[in-house]
Amino acid sequence: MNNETLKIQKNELIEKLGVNIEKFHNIAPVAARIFATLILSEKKGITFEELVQDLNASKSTISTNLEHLQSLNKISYITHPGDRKRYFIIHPNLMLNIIDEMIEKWNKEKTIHLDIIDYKEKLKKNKGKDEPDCDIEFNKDFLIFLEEATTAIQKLKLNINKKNH
Amino acid sequence: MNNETLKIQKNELIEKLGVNIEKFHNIAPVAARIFATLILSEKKGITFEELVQDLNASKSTISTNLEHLQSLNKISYITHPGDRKRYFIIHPNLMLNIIDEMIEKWNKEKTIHLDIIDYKEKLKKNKGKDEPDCDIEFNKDFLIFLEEATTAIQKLKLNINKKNH
DNA sequence: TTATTAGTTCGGATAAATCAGAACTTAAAT
DNA sequence: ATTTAAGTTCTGATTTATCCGAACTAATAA
Repeated sequence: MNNETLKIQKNELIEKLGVNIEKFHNIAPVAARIFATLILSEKKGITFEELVQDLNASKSTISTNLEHLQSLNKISYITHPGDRKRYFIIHPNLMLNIIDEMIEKWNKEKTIHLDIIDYKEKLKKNKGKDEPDCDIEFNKDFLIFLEEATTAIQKLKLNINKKNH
Repeated sequence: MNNETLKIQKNELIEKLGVNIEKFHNIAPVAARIFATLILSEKKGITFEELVQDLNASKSTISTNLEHLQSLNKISYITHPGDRKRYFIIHPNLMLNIIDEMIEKWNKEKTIHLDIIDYKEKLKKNKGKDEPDCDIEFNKDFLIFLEEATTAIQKLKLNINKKNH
């Protein structure tokens, strides 16, 4: 197991991880490669310049995508006194952030389904019984699903918080 | 509360739901509108022709997107004897399918993180202790997160299955 | 004060996704 | 046998996403 073999294995992993991250986090290819590089990093933080060279991308692309990843709370950076460079790392709270994202997504979905149920109930009152059935049960079930999914993931969040403190 | 008001409210809801679904399920605008229309539907199934008219889209677009939504197990259709039309409905197992999708996604992510841990451990053995630290803990934590998230959602799936049988 | 480092911002080129139109198919009705 | 109904498939136009290059900025170093 020499260094060459390891380097090849690393590049294969970055590619594999990158493809997966594109879909998982729904981000652009270069953003996914940056994220994968940080996850696979052996060091505490990767610099802007290293990313430009490793990923064979332009400075502007790296800059834009680093900005994007930071705005999504996927990554952050640290600095060292007397060193102007930024050392990019995956966000220390990445797992919690992913969970929060999921909860937020589900909450939005919940409010919309409440609106739908409201609409369908109005419709039911307005129309006679001979009207084609308006399947309100699906929405109620979906709402319960979303609530249970949220509860389950909230529990997970609590456990993670417990471990960290 | 007359029919006009309800029609306006319905169109607003389809728009609101549609925007949300685009992001939630990561599908194209027209696909999301079809999905929203089926969810809001008062009837047991919407026909191809109704979708073409309601959504002001071409037959080819509706055809392609119906095909796509079916391949994703988001929708399905029913037929009535002596009636050539297909009546499209949201997939009866939509909730379970969404859960399965999440589990599959997380499982893929898990195998990759196992590969990463494997790679990092090889790296550790290969290099001396003076090398910059290789943060293997993150990957292990992430793996635990994914396993716990899967377990939580699996439990949810079991509950839904119980209710249905 | 000028050069260098470490980026950012803007405009546009290229690639990918989305949708429409027209021609086609297949089954049923006349 | 021909027409109609209910779609499908293929090609191409339009829109949107992604990325690059060049010019710029702000801080430090020489």
